[in-house]
Amino acid sequence: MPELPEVETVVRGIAPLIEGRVIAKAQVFNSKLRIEIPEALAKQVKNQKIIKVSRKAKYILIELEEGEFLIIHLGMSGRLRVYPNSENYKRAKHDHLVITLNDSLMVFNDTRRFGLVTLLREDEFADFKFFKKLGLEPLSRKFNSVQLFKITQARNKSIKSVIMDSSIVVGVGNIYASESLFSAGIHPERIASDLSKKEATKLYKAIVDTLERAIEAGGSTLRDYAKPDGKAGYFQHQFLVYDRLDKPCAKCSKSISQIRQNGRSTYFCGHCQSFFFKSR
DNA sequence: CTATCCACCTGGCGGC
DNA sequence: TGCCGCCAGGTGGATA
Repeated sequence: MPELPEVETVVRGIAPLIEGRVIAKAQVFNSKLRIEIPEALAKQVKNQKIIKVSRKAKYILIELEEGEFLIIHLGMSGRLRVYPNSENYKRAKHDHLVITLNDSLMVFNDTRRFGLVTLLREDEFADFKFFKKLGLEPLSRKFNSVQLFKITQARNKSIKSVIMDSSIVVGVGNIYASESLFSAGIHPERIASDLSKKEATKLYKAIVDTLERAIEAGGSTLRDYAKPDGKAGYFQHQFLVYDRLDKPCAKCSKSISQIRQNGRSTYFCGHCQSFFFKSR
């Protein structure tokens, strides 16, 4: 999916276009996503003004005037696109939800249907299964080098799986995990509890820096993902290791390696990311 | 607690 | 051209 930078890009992209607008109509064309879109959703959002768009982990929250939140998760292949002029929209394959805002339109398209759309009141957040185990927001104050060191100290599993664990820290997916570990010079298979304080600090900085640079670039566009205006993000051009098997490392020009961890591809430089402890 | 595998689903790509 | 297996920004759940 869209990881944190892509979701943040979507939020920033749609906010100025839909905040303050009124939902004239909502149409559900296929409710069978990761969880079923509630049958009553279309009727419930109708005629409500959109107050604010925000992000929680990889979830997009669209606050409505009557206190409900339209919750959208993009899964692996979800897109949220706004057409400022609804005349320019023609329904396409996998357009599951279309929200009409008078003259403009917002469309949720999701090829693989791993995404999710639902409607919650704020008092229902705590009971919502997918919100229950969310860890720290990586771009918040609560996530810092002291915390990350505390976390790594307590985990006897690979550092990559730790930073990708959404119950620990949210938003770091498969791309940004590889990229952050490369930037920090840490081998993805290192056991988290073996990291030194210095390494944890370096990793903390690398994660924040990587996510922030990716947001600045409008996220990464590989296949399905696109910004709400339909244009591609640019961060994929700045990948240092992800999807760069056998290509030269930007630092040492040796070949980038690919391994599989927990069923996911991991890319790294075997030279720059030493498996062994280094205090530097 | 951890690793592993599975499920959900569609489609693009490379190989034969 | 066609079919087959593998792969893909996620993530909860079952199992050992």
